[in-house]
Amino acid sequence: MATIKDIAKKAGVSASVVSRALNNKYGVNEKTRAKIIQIAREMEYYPNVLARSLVTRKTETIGVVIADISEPFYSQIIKGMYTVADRVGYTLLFSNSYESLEKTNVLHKMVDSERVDGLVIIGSNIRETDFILNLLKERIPFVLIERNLEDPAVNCIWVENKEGAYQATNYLIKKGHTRIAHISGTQDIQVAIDRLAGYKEALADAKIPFNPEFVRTGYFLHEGGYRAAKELLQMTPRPTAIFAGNDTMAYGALQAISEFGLAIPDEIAVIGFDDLEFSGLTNPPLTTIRQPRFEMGKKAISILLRLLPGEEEASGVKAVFPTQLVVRRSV
Amino acid sequence: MATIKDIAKKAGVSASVVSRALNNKYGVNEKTRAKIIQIAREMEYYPNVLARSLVTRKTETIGVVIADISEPFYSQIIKGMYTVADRVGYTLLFSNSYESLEKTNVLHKMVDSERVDGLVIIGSNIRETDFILNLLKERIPFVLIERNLEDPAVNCIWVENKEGAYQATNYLIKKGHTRIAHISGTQDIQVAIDRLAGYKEALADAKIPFNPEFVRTGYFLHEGGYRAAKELLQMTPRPTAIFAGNDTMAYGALQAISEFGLAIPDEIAVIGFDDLEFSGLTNPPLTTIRQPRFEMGKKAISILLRLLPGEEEASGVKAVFPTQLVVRRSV
DNA sequence: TTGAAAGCGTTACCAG
DNA sequence: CTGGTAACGCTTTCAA
Repeated sequence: MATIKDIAKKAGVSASVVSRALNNKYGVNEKTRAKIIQIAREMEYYPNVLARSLVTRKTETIGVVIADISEPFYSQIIKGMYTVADRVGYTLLFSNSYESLEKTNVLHKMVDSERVDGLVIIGSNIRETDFILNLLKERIPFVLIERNLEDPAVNCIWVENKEGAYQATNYLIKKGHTRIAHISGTQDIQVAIDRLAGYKEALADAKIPFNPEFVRTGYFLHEGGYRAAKELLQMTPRPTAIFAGNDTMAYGALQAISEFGLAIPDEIAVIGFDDLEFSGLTNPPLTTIRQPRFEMGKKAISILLRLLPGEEEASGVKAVFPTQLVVRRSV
Repeated sequence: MATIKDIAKKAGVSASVVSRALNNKYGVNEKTRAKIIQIAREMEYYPNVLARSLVTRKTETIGVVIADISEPFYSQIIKGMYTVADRVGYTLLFSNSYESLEKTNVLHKMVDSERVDGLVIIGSNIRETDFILNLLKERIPFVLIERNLEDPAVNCIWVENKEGAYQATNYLIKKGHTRIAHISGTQDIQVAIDRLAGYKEALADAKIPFNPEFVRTGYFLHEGGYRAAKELLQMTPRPTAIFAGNDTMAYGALQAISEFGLAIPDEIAVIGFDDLEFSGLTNPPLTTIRQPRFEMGKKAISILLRLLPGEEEASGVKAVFPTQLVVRRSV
């Protein structure tokens, strides 16, 4: 592996000149620079990023903290993040937190060990608020996705969950449904709380009494949605429509309903939330609320990139994306 | 950020002793060691991995080269890789090659710049063979997934594609089908070639004449499967069964068939390959050939970990996994 | 425009 | 068992 010294020797100059030449800095004779660049190419020189980062204190790497990188929900967010990061030569480093942020040593592994310049945190739950606020104190640049923290200094990206849920429920109401159930996510996640709130509000606005029995938790999981739907189907009178808090749970509901032998949407309607890639392929294709995940991913990196120079931003960016009703055939 | 020197000063010893103490090396008085560890904890010391890697020449990071990290096919492989890597404290660094390996600067970005100790390469195509063989010359530890290179020195992990395809086709034959079509992947990928071969062999063994018209390329894409199926459906006589080269294309075929108004499996049967998470949820649930993707991911990292100490392995590991027929309701 | 020297934080070698 | 010194490859500062 060729180093800067090798090039310096061959070019008959000092290492400092080589460094400046290769980094397009001022104060290098154009001829010398050209010669150095030429030699570097010949020797197939690539800078050792470790050595560079050690002195510059910048890694050009962004840490991404995520519950589970293999969840289909995240795929478009990830793609969006790469789109922006690749363009500016930044690297993304993932940390699957699986359980909670506290338990994982993400901070030490990524930040304290100086591997990343900043963090994107996706989908934290409300018990992790202290952890996040602490990041602020430590002056670590970071942005949150799927979360809106009150603190004005925190950069947040999220969708209008309450409005989207309202939209979904209202669509069901417009279609004539009054016995509308909701399969919710775990209530320690802001997103789940907001969607439940939107559901309730739509009901209230339509003067449909809220029936707590019609709300079941599906933990944002396929299996959970399946089980919740099963319970719902056994009630009398049973709901004629289900608003699932995300598509994954809606898939489970679809499955439960089909096993139960009911026709969708004639006997029972289902609407989801997210619009995963697969939702156009379910049986029947799932009507749902789309979130612009790709755009959210792009936005996260854009914001972070602006933060990285280190100048304290007076206040954080709050980027709220609108949701969109995607009509298919399950309602 | 506390450094080793800060600790040394506080403990009244030299930096070298601190380093040894913290790395559990021999030659440190137990009392001194305990004291140092205590102080390190108090000061919330975390080693700067860049500085460490610079001298040890090891990053404890594995580069993963993959076409598109957000493809659902890869999710379980990735999860498997993390399972093993996390256990030993290794980091995974992804590079989406999107197009071809040559075009991407993966080698320079990851290897030449000394960011990774080794590479896992997933799903390369046959035009990239030279590139891969070159890795061998450069003595870069690497393992291939979804590829079987003849060269005995290359570590390869793959499934029995030909056998799996044979199994799929044969299952169709057993069910009484004789007009069996195949939607294949692009033929510059070994996997696609092997599956086509398995299909042909099953046909031959059953003395069913091979009809080239019954083979269409779907490029391993959903849209491609959809289009290929449409063409197939317009033939007379049309096939009574389709073996899709992967599940994604099978989804497209399912969609095309349902739009065409044919009943599955009564009027036309469909079988896929891969067994993606979603395949139990299609309409009807997709009969397919499972590959143990999670296990393959685990295996890749295990092999690489054994390679990393640097001792030349006499010969590469060839890990072939069996496929398994998953019977659902599309056949 | 150039170069010598210092330094980033760590580990490794060698003497004591 | 301990500590001083050099080294990893690079950037940066300061003088020439």
